[in-house]
Amino acid sequence: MTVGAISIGEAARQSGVKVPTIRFYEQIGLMPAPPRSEGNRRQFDEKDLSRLSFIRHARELGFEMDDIRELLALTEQPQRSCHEADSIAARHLREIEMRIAKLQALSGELRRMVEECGHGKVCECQVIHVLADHGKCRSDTH
Amino acid sequence: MTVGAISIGEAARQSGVKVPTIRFYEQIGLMPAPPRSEGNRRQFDEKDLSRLSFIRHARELGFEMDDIRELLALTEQPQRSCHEADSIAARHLREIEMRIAKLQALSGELRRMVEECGHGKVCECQVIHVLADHGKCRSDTH
DNA sequence: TTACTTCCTCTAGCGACTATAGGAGCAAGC
DNA sequence: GCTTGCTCCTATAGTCGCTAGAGGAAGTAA
Repeated sequence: MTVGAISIGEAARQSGVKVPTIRFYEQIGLMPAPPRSEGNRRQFDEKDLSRLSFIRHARELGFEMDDIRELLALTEQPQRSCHEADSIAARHLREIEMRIAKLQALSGELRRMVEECGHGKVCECQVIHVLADHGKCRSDTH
Repeated sequence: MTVGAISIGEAARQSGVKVPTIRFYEQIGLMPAPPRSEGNRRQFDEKDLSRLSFIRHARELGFEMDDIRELLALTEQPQRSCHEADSIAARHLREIEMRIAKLQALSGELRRMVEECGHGKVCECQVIHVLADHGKCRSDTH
């Protein structure tokens, strides 16, 4: 075996991206197809590990694949202005803040629903009634 | 045509659930298969409309299909204790609150990332650097 | 009759994986 | 050398909750 070549299992362990997911990323072109050993095994290097970690971290932060594709392309051109990376992140931040606002409205509605439930029979249940009738909701966010 | 029968288009308009989605719900057994007209068109009634609205509202509140299935089953047994409906809603509320907490940690990280970006070149960009290195994150939530 | 809309079924696609089947390669122990 | 057991390979199908499209039939208004 070539010295220093990293197997897919090892790459998975070090990057935190699962083995089938790494193959999937290769398939959709998010990862380059690595060279193969004589026995047809993928041989990754340190650069691949960095890329995988970058992808994993960005996914954990909720970036979508298209955003990640763009961000990865930017890392390959370190001399360019980071304006684009910045605006992708800023846009993503706005989206997340909107999702938070929406979820907070929902959780308020749910909490009210659960608290007002008298724990009696289904036919008197506030949870069921609110679900059946949007008019019983306080917020307009859904 | 039978008087009072509601077409799928009308049902969609009144319930806010799209036509293909209604058919999809029938297919997966979330909606009962309605009777058909001579020309093979679905004929819905008021009960179907309520059920569709219930589903739509629950989906908007972020309930999953399995939860909705259970909640719908409960509405059919109005004399039972609402304990189950209550616990489904309470569990869902906890899940949403966890999602909110997680998103807030992420938005904090993103905001820091964007604010610390010096708007220079990619090679100095904080956005790119943080993504490449999880160690630069402040929270452990991801 | 013609034109238009609504409806029908069936199939495939989305995103981002995950799971399964059926093999082949490889290292260690006997 | 042989067996055991692990990792790896490809290819396909499934997940969730829809959505889109093809290709055709039925209903409606002028």
